[in-house]
Amino acid sequence: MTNNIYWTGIRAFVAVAEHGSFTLAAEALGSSKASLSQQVTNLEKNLGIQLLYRTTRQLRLTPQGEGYFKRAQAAVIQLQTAADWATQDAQALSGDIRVNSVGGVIGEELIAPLLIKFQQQHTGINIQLDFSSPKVDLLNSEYDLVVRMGAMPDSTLVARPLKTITTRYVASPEYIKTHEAISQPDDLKNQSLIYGSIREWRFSKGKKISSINVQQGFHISNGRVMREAALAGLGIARLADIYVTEDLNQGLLIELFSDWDIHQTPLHLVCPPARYQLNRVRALSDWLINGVAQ
Amino acid sequence: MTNNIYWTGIRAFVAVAEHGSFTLAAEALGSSKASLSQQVTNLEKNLGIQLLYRTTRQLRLTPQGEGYFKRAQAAVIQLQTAADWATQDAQALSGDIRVNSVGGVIGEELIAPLLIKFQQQHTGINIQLDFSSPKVDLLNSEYDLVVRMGAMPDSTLVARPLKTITTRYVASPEYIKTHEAISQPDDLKNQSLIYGSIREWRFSKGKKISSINVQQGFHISNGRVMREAALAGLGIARLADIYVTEDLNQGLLIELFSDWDIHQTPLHLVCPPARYQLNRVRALSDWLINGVAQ
DNA sequence: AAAGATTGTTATAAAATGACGAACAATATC
DNA sequence: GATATTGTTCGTCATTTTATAACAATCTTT
Repeated sequence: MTNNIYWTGIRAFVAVAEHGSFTLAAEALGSSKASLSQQVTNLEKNLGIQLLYRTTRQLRLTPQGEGYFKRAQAAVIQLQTAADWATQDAQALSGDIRVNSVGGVIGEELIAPLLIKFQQQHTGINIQLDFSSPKVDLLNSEYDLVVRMGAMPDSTLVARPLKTITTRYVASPEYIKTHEAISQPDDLKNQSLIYGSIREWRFSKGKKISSINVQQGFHISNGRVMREAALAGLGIARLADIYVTEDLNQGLLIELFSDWDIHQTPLHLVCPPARYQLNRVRALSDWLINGVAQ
Repeated sequence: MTNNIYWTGIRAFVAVAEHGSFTLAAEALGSSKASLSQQVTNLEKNLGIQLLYRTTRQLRLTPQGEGYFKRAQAAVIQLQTAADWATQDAQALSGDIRVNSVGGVIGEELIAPLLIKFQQQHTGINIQLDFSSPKVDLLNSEYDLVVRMGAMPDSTLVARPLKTITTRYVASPEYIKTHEAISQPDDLKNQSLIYGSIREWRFSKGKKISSINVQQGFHISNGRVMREAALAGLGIARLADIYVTEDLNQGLLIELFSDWDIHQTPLHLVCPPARYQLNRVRALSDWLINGVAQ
C-alpha cells in the first residue's frame, strides 16, 4: 500500500501516452527517447503490469494502461495546479487561462466579447479561446474552463449554470401563410423541416407526448444558416432562442407550438475542480456568470 | 507553466506535513531526516515560496504551505490509487478498505453487520471500520468510504444516498398521562426534555414555523441512552426513527406532533472520487446500498 | 538557571539514478 | 526489396539523492 511511487516513470509514461510516441514525448520533455523507454519499462516492472502495446511502428495503450494513464495524468495536472496555486499572486491576476466554448452565436456573441473585456482589464492574464471540438474530456483536458450545453453527467466537475437556452420552433410568416395550418407537432409530418444535429424532435404538453424523427428536409449543422433558411421561408426550424428572439420580436419569424411545454437546456460553465481553485480561473468564472446575467 | 515538477521534494514535503515532523516523516519513509530537510528546502526554492515555518522545536505550515499541502497530498493519493487500480485483480476482490461510519445504532446495527458479511464473502479483502470522529476531511482522508448524516456540502465527492432518517419526538405513555396535554411544539416549554447534540428543535406545518431552543433537561449525546430515558418516562426525546420504530409499534413509546411536517435527514455513503473507481470500493458501496434497502 | 535531550540544518562522501549517443532490431512506406 | 522511422539496448558520464556525522537551536528537566 505504501508502495513507493516511481515518479519519473510516471512523468515519462504520461508524456508518452499524451503524445502517442516516445520520440515526440522525448522532444516535448527535452529528453532522450532512450531515457523515456527505460523509465516506462521500469514503471511497468514497478507496477507489475503492461501499460503499452508497442510494435516498433505503432503504440497503443493496454486497457490497464488506459485507466492508469487517465488517473496518473489527472494527478500530474493536479500537482502542476498545486504549484500554480501556491505561487499565484494573491493581488494581481496573472497567468494563462484556456477556455473552450460551444461555437455559434453563444461562443461568438455571448462568450467571446466578455473574454475580451476581461483580458483588457487584466493585462497579466493570457486567455486562449477555442471553440468546441466534438469531445472534450474535461477531467484530463487541457482546458481550465469549458462552456457546454446540456446537463453535466460527470459529478466530479464544478459546473455552474450560466444561462438557460430555450428551444423554439420557428418559420417565416410567408411560409406559414402558404402552407397548411400547423397547430400541433404531428402536423410537422407534411412540412418542410430545417434541422441540425438533433434529429429527434420531442414535444410534451402536460402528459401528452409527441415525437418526430426528422428524416428529410434541409440539413445544416449551423444555427446561423438554419436561421437564414427559416427567414427565407424554406421551412420550419428548431433553434435556440438566442438565434431568433430578435426576429420573433420584429415579426420576421413566428413561433410555433408556443402553447406546448417549453424545452429548456442549461448552458453550463464547467471546470476541473483543481483548476477552479486558482484565483484567475474563479475570477473569470464569476466574470462570465455576471456578464451573461446582464 | 510546463514547470518541471520536483517530485522527490513533493513526496518529502507531503510526508513531513502529514507527520508534522521531519524526524517522524524520515522514519515513515525509511529515509534520513537530513535528506528530507534538503529536499523540502529545494522544493521551496523551486516554487519560490516558503512552505513551512520552522523553529527547531516546532513545525507549522505557512498559509501557502497549507494550501499546497492539501492539493499535493490529494495528487499523491491519486497516484497511489492509480497504481492500486491498475494492479487490482479484475476477478477476485482484494485489498484494504477503510470505512468510517457514524456510530450508534446506525453504525453498530445497520452498517457493521453488512460489513462483516461482506468480508466473509471476500476473504481477500480487509475491512477496517472506525466510528466517526467529529471531523473527517474526506478529500484527503485516510478513508475509502464514509457513512455520514446530513446533506453533503462538498460537490467533488461521490455521495450516494443510503437511507433516509426521520426525526421523531417521543415519550412514554406514562409520561404523557401524567403531564399536561401536548398538542403542538410550543407546549414543549413546560415539559421535561431529553436532548442530545441538537439543541434547536425546529418544527414546521405548511407555512407555520415553530422553534425551541432546549436549555435544560437531560443531556446525553447517545441515542441509546436517550431512548432508555424516554422509556423510563423521563421526558420527551428527539430521536432518529431507527431507535424507536420498534417501541412505537409495541406502544412502549408514543409519537408526538405526528401531524406536523416530517423532518428527514439523508444518510449518505461518501467516497473520494478517485477511490470510488476501485473495484473493491465500488463493490462494497453497492453491497451496502443493497443491504440497507432490504 | 544549567544540563540534557531532541529537533532541524549543514557538509562531505558514497551510492543510486537519470541522461545521452550510438548501434541495433523491427516495421511501415515507397 | 530498399529506405526511413520507431522503440530498445548498451556503455558511459553527469546529476541527484542519500547517509553519516557534526552542529545550532529550542524545549524539558532538575
